[in-house]
Amino acid sequence: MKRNQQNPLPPLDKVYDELFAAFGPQHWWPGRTRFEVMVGAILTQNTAWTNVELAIRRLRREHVLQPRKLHAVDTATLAEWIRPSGYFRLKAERLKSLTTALIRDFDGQLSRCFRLSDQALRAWLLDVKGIGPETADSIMLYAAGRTQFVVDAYTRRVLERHDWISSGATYDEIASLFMENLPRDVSLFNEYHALIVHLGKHFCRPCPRCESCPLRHRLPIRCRT
DNA sequence: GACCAGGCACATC
DNA sequence: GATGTGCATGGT
Repeated sequence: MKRNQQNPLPPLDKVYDELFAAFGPQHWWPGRTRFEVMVGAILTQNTAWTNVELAIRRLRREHVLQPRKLHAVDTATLAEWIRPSGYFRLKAERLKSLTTALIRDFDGQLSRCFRLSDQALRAWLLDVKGIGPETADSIMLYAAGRTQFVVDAYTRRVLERHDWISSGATYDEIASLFMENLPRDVSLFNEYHALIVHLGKHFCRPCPRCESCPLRHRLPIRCRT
């Protein structure tokens, strides 16, 4: 892989240790069911999780957090129920395209869907309209328990600020960076992604707190301000 | 009132 | 292949 970055990539397991020591466990996505995690993965697209929680709470209250039950809800009604999560019309369509595919290919049974191999499951997810690489990988990792590293905007930002990747690095290149340099461990991937998000959210943004990034003694995160 | 958030599909060049 | 745009709410 072409990396072209300015700084050498540090041992990623050590970076994890530092982040875990600094922030502790993040308790990401314990999600009550696998389907709930899948729904959350779509609802959180470019959206703060606090907003997603409001929508999920409503779907729980309506008792529709099962593929067939969700599919039976009229799209306009569904959109109203998930309104707090933003892009609600778009996301209602995306949830419907997921349930449509689940019913078409697996009789609406997640147990059958998750019987697919890693490669086949990822391809199947990516084939659903409204599910892109990050959403697919979030579902792979957090719902299906596969060792698929999730790359998001924070991951890219943190790596770019440290000059560990070039600005043109693709999603799959970044994912491979982690997957080829870490033991294949679901709970490690799970926690690692959450820790990177925490780091990116609180320390790797244009604000004075950048100075206190826990990785600063290794390589400073460049602040835009 | 501006800015941001756990992206994606589609149009255009 | 790269870049731009629409989608929308709630918190800071």
